[in-house]
Amino acid sequence: MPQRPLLPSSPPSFPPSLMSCVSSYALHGVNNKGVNKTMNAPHTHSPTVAVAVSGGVDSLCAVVMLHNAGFRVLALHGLFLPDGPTVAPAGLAEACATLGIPLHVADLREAFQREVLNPFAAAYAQGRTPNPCAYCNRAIKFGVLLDTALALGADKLATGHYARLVPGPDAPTDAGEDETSETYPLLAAAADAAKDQSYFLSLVPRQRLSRALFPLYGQNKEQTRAIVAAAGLAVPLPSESQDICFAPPTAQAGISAAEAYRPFLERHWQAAGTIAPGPGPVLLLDAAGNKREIAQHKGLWRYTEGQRKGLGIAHTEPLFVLTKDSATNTLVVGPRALLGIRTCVTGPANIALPPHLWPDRLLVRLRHRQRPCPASVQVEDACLRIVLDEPQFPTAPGQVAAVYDEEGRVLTAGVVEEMA
RNA sequence: UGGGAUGUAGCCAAGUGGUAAGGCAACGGGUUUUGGCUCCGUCAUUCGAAGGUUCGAACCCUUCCAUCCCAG
Repeated sequence: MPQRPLLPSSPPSFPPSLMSCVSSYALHGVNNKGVNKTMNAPHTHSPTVAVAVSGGVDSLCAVVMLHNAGFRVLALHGLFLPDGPTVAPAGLAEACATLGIPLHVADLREAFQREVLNPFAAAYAQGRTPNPCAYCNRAIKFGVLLDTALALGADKLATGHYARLVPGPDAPTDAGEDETSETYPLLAAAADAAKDQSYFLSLVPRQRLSRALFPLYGQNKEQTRAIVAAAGLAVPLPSESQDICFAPPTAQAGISAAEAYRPFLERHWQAAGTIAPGPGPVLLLDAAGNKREIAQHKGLWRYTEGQRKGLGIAHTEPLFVLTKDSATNTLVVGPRALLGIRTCVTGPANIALPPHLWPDRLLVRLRHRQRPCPASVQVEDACLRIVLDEPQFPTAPGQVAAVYDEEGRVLTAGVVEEMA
């Protein structure tokens, strides 16, 4: 399959120039007269940037960079987890105090429950495989958290995401002079392809991104750590927790990190009175198209398309989940050769750029860290119909399909409904 | 009840006298702001059982046990 790097492979030299940060589109608009007028910002020369801070090194780096660049910065920590702490991490307040910037704490637990946790559990109960990070970015970080930032008087909300904002081809060429038109940026992949998080941000509407700032867009993790260290700050939450944030692995019970979401779901369903889907047959599909029952599954929600580990079926070769049939409560498994998908259809898409402005050659990402693969995409009733040039490892209903151009810009994205 | 065949790890399976391959599964770890994929590591002092031959046996001999097939 054609291999074309989405982005330059070599990261920018260290240390990243703050000038480039300021002059890039990532910060473009902060000094835009029109935007400030819209926002009624009192000091047009000193825009205020709120930074969403978790306590991790990335968001802290964003604070440092913007602070060093001379912006008025306020730190904003959102409380998300229903059973989590009700105050910001201790070290975070300390770090903000060191820099002399205010720290606000927003209690967003109710919204997080409503917009992320409940849909997450509901999707699994339906046999889907949701992407909570994508929903969180759309509804929480660039939803209610952004609203909170604006209400606090900020012009922008910066986060520690590794993603880029670039002017879209449909943007007015001289937005600064045109006070009536808003300049909506396009989301694009970060410079460091290994850390790029544009996939998780691809459902955020473009209007919302016009208030976003991603200072880390051009650097890698090493540089991020170095910047924070150079500022003399200790990272409040040093561990790089990469799993589902609301379903941490339980130290006891031998639950591995990867399986932590299952106990979470069981607790959630029990509390909600939902009956978890039960056991059923596992059918083995062979190359000849024959099916035969070879095992029992423990509930379809425990499996996802393309899954290998955890099937517990000893066979002459590795078996993967091919399809899940909720109607018959059947799991179909088979050898790797039978896995590929060629098409998928999404629900209503977040269309960043009108389809008539799309280039001929499109690339699609069906999962985080996948090299975008060539495909053709059609918009039908605001939904995406994606036909891949080459068969790809399957995604799953509930996952995000993001469409890029060759420059790494996100043109549109949607949640997968069907695939074949 | 005769005749034939087969018994190697949880499953499949190589190995016919020289000191137990490999695959699957499982478990542990790496990677990762989702699930999944992927990568690395661990996993039979022992070859259905008991005797015998041999310097040496999963391999040869004897008996027993178990399973499968064909007859009846």
